[in-house]
Amino acid sequence: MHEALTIGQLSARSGVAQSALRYYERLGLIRAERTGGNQRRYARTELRRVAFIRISQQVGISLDEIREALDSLPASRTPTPDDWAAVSRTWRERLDEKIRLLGKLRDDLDGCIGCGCLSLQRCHLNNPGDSLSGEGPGARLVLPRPAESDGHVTAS
Amino acid sequence: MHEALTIGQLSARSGVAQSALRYYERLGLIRAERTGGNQRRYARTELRRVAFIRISQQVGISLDEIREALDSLPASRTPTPDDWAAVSRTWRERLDEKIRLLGKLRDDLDGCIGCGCLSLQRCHLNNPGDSLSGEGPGARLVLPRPAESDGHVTAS
DNA sequence: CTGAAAGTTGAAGTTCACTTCAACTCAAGG
DNA sequence: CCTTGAGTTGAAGTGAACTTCAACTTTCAG
Repeated sequence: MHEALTIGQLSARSGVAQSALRYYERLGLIRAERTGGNQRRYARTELRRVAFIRISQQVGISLDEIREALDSLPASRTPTPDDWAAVSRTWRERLDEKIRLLGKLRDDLDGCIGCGCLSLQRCHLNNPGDSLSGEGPGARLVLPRPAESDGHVTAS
Repeated sequence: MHEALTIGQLSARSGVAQSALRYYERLGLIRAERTGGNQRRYARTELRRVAFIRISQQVGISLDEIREALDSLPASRTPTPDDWAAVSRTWRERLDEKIRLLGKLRDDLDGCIGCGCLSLQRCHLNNPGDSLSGEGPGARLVLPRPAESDGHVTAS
């Protein structure tokens, strides 16, 4: 009972529902050995993966992208701290970007509250990042591109 | 043609798909007059609403919550800048909170990259906000509760 | 007046991230 | 051995936020 965790234990220790863990497995985000009776037994290192998954979701990254990132971990050996650090660093950039964006949004919103606009015609909140400089007549607003799924993370 | 916008015009000027605008209307987020032939005609002020909606989504607020906020605008008269400012101010708080949270996440992630942990046992990234101080044995991790939809905003 | 472009509707489909369910099987204490 | 709790599966359901479709109807420039 030292190395392998049951799904119940992994769920309890990770705070992630069993159904979600099975779902992650189906998506190839985590792996599990099986007992003779076909029950899942998780290596302790899977805890780390689950942690990474949830943290990444908080940053607003989709499971699909998370899977890609996890795929970049060495498959053969157990990932070292350095391996994890490498993966996390790219997340860090996204986090920075996200924070920067929210900060801008806040400042813009402040400006709009100040000027009472939100008028779309002039407020740069409606034209974020100046990315729509010349897109035909009339102002475009708010969301230039499809958007990013911001995670579904109601971490209250 | 000075006051009323067709759905095509509102869509073009707001960058929001027509189907999305109709959807917003169904949810009670925006309103439209109708022509004799039953076509929608939007008052210019609706542009402001749409802007507010998209901005709010970026902050990670659900359409349902946005609707509630919009409901707090005066129904009878056209909302003044002050009305908008009042609504925006509560958003500003959420923004601040969100930025604070992401900042913490980043710092935690930095710490974890530094120490190579993500080990769930000791890293406080796994125990965000210290909210799980005493929840049985073993560490809990990452996400205390289900999650918020941070906007699925595929505005193409 | 006419034809094309723009608009209307309800119903159904889509994606993401899960959860729920039913019907079983396994594991382990008494 | 037996019961009970934990685990298994595939299929279907959920909710948010839209999009797509088909079958029409309006609007408006020429």
